Amino acid sequence: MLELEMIKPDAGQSAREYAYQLLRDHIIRLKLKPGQPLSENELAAKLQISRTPVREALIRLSQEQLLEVLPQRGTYVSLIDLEQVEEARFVREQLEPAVVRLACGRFTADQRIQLESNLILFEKYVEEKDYSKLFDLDIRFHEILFTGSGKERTWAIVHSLNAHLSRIRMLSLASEYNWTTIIAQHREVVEAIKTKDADRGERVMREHVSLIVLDQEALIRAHPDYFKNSPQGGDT
Amino acid sequence: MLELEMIKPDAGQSAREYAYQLLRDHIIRLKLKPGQPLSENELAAKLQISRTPVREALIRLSQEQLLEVLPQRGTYVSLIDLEQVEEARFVREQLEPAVVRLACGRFTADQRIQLESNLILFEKYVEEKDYSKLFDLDIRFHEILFTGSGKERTWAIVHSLNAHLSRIRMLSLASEYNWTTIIAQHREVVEAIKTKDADRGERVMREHVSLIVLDQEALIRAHPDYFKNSPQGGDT
DNA sequence: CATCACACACTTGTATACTAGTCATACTAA
DNA sequence: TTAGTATGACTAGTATACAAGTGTGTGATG
Repeated sequence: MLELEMIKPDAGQSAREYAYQLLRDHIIRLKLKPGQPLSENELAAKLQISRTPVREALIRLSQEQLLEVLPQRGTYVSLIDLEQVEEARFVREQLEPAVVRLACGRFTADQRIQLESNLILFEKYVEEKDYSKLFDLDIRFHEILFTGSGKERTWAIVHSLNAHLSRIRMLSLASEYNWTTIIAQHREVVEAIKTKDADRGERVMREHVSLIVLDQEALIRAHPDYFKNSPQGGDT
Repeated sequence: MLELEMIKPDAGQSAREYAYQLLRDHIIRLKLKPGQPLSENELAAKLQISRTPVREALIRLSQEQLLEVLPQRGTYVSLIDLEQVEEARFVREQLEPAVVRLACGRFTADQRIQLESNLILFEKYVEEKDYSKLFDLDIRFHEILFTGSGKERTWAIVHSLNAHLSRIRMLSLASEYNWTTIIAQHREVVEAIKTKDADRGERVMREHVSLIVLDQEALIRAHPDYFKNSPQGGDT
């Protein structure tokens, strides 16, 4: 019943971390469906580790709102919560332009090169239509901006919030995504950083983040049982 | 050796939640010193619960960067990390003004009353010099702004970040705090919300957040062993 | 046929036993 | 004396056993 794409744990990685990474990835990529029940015992058996590390991974995921743990009843993959999605967008809308502003002031040549090589890869995978890689590169672009500006912990927050956005993005057909617009905006951000034009960088990033939200109505219609508070998709 | 102010667990509260709340409170209030080693066994004995819930609480606290867990070596209360403090301030600087802007647009009469009664209590405790209550009320004021604007999850982020700021505030003598300025700013924020003057609200809140940072140099000199990367305070 | 009660098969929460790694200390040997 | 090594007392990580609560299905009973 429960199907997991098994991946060998990295060497030196704890069982807890292994379970966490694997489950998070499955949830974000919708290999585990919103609302789907999970069992600590079943997971432990599938991953061939004991309940303890599985359980610790589940607790962490529930803190990140990717799971809902109901004591003595069960654990479920969280339904997609549009409130949560909106708040993630809101937070990014505030943080990302501010970070770009910082980056305009302090990015070194090395750091700019990191961004530019990201752009080059981006163009390559757009041609190859490798949407999975594009998702990763998109995330990586923003990560470079944060870490390069000395805001590693802030990035951790944004990264965690992204989990909820990711599921929506995953739902929409990847091809719907206007990668051309995204890459153009990324390029303009890099341009702004190069010329140390903080105002421009901030403005472009603000526009960029606003693109996160796509046609949610259509997605809900297509997958009503994946969403919280939607007519068909009960609260499980 | 290890001293904890025991508090009875709330009814219906899980052992894990009990341990988490108690330890978090102790860390924030500096009853557990930065750098101090903790032992899962010892904590379990003191709290009269088993290692499992203690351990799960410790994991959560380490995710919030309040603890550092070194496998097979030990668990330590995190040293105060000024980078972390600065990032907390940075994030609040972006989020809080934006939330006030929202509040100016959508706060109801009821919600304004909540803010005003907060102000009244504030004035009362300023007179009584009850600094502990003032800390709580200050936090509560900001919480009202976030939750009233429908940003509960964003508040959860800010609240978590506050843990690091709190330790610094706790270090400084409470009386040093310029509560008069704080209350004046709070009052002006409420005024802005009343008159729906979003620009003013945003501006005041920005000034307000910038006050978070106080004279860190003096604090480091007084407690070098509490800080990360300070000459005396080793990385333990 | 409907309804209530109870047993049972689950669930997660907690306790405990065991594993494996770290570090300091004391002892041995050069 | 000193360097090297074994030993033992810690640590956190993992496995497993048990407790306590939930929901469902079944069967007796009206």
